[in-house]
Amino acid sequence: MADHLHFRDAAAVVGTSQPALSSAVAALEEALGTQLVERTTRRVLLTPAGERVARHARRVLDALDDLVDEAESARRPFTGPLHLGVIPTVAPYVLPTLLRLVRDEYRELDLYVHEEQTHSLLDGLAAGRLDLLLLALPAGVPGVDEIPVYDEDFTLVVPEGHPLAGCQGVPRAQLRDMDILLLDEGHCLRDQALDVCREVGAAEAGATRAASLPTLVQLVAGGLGATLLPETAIGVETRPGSRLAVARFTDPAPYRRIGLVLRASTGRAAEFSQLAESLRQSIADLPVRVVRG
Amino acid sequence: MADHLHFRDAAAVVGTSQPALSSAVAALEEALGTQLVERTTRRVLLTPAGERVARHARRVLDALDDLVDEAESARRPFTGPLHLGVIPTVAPYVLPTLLRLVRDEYRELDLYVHEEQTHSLLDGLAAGRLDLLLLALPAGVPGVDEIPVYDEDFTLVVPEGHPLAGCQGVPRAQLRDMDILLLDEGHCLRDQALDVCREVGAAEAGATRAASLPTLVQLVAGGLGATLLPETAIGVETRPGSRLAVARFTDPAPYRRIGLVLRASTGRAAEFSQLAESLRQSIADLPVRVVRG
DNA sequence: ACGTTTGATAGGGAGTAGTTATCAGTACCC
DNA sequence: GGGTACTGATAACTACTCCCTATCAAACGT
Repeated sequence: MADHLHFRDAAAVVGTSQPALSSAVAALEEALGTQLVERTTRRVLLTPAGERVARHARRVLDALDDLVDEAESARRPFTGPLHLGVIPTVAPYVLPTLLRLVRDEYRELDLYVHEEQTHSLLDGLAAGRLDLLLLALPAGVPGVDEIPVYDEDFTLVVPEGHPLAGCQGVPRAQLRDMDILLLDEGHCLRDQALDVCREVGAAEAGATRAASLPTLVQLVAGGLGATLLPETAIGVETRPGSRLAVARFTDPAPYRRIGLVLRASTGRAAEFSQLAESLRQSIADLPVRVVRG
Repeated sequence: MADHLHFRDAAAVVGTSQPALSSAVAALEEALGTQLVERTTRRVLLTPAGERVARHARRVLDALDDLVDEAESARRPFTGPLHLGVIPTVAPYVLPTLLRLVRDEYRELDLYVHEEQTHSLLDGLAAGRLDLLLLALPAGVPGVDEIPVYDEDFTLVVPEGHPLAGCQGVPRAQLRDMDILLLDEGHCLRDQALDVCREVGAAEAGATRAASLPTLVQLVAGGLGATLLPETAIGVETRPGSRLAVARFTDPAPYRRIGLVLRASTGRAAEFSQLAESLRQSIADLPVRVVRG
């Protein structure tokens, strides 16, 4: 309208009829309480107020276009921010792979990694602070969906020179005769190891608990006892010179399942499923068993 | 909605019902093709896309507020731009008064003065380039309204020492015996003076025409003839030392009517009428007869 | 297991907004 | 000067949208 200064032409451009536009402009003037256009049967002019309103209207429309563009781009999956929560006993060993994956295949994904314990992650997921979690399954809370990614065995870690060092077929019952060191309360790995111990009637060694896996292995290296580590941690934590040795359990070894957790209501389920599959393919070099479905 | 994360609360704030808001959000999502909020029967969360859309929506609303504010301020008369066209034979003598008036009483008025000849002003008015004109009435074109402001007599200007110098009752017929100098074509003052001359059968002196009033009086001072000047110009153009003298015509003297001209469709008629009245009061010190209505 | 609270859905009614047809005024052209 | 064509406004009618009340189904907390 402001461009054409002609009701019929402008109406045609907008795809409506001249009376409709006419009354629309009249309604706008009524609403604003200001005359916007000067009408003659021969000429249409914008009043100064009309000029300014038209300028502002263009700004409004621009902002609307931006909004639509934003929505348009948001419709593409694997773009925009993704807040991923990862438990501390998984993060150090899987993140390198995951970050490389995102960098190579999901360039437009803004990945924010939050390393917290399971309960905190689940709270964050429910509150909307986090979008996706990578932790040990099952999460055991309602309202979430789980996508398994891989299983990893637990491995026995002992001090260098320990009788079991390098042993490939340790029966779980052997744990009863050992001092088992565990992580602090709150780490799910602690509970998982405890489960294994309880299963065979083994007990935690005294009150010594570690705040992190590196600390834990230091305790083991110091000869205070043995511990259970997930396979993915072995390569990093028991490197040569660490004064540690590993021992495998008899098949089937105890294991934990690691997977993605998302809100059941998320609407990005398909996207996350695909992400899970990409992750499975990326961790082929880790000592884990990929799990689908 | 983005603020409350709760359909019922948000609906209450907006002043509508929960189903209405629910379907509105659904419709928006449909239109944008993107999920904006995650709904649980227990919790409402914005998706990343929803966050961004909400941010953009706020910008849209801000722009709309600006628009409304703009209209609001535009509703106040005597604010914003006013493009005033003035003829050259009026501008130098009335503008000082007018500008002082605007500066003192209409501080928020952005006055732009355009000094052009009548036909150009009328074109500009019709085209919307100008909002208001100050010129000699009648304009003689359709579609415009006229507001008379004042009448000013024509005064005879002669060289110093001329037989009529200082004479207070010169009959118009006297013009027949004089060399009358006039402005260039296009100046309405030329036509007005010509009318006076024709009335009594007087003729223009040769081909000598001036482009401006100052030039014209220089010609008179140089002894090339006499001319007719509007009263408002006398004080400025025939100051002491200008080697000019004036003579008044017998009552009733020839005169011209000066007034405002606006588009009949303008919608600012009331504003301009008030401006005219202010102008009338401001020019009390000029040698004119104020005219109302 | 039950009650409360949440968002979604169904159905009906009112108001808006669009359509076509027509009017009235103006400029242009012969 | 008169006719013509084109302008925006108006009228009457229609259709649709939007909103409301009432109700439902699911999920959390007790």
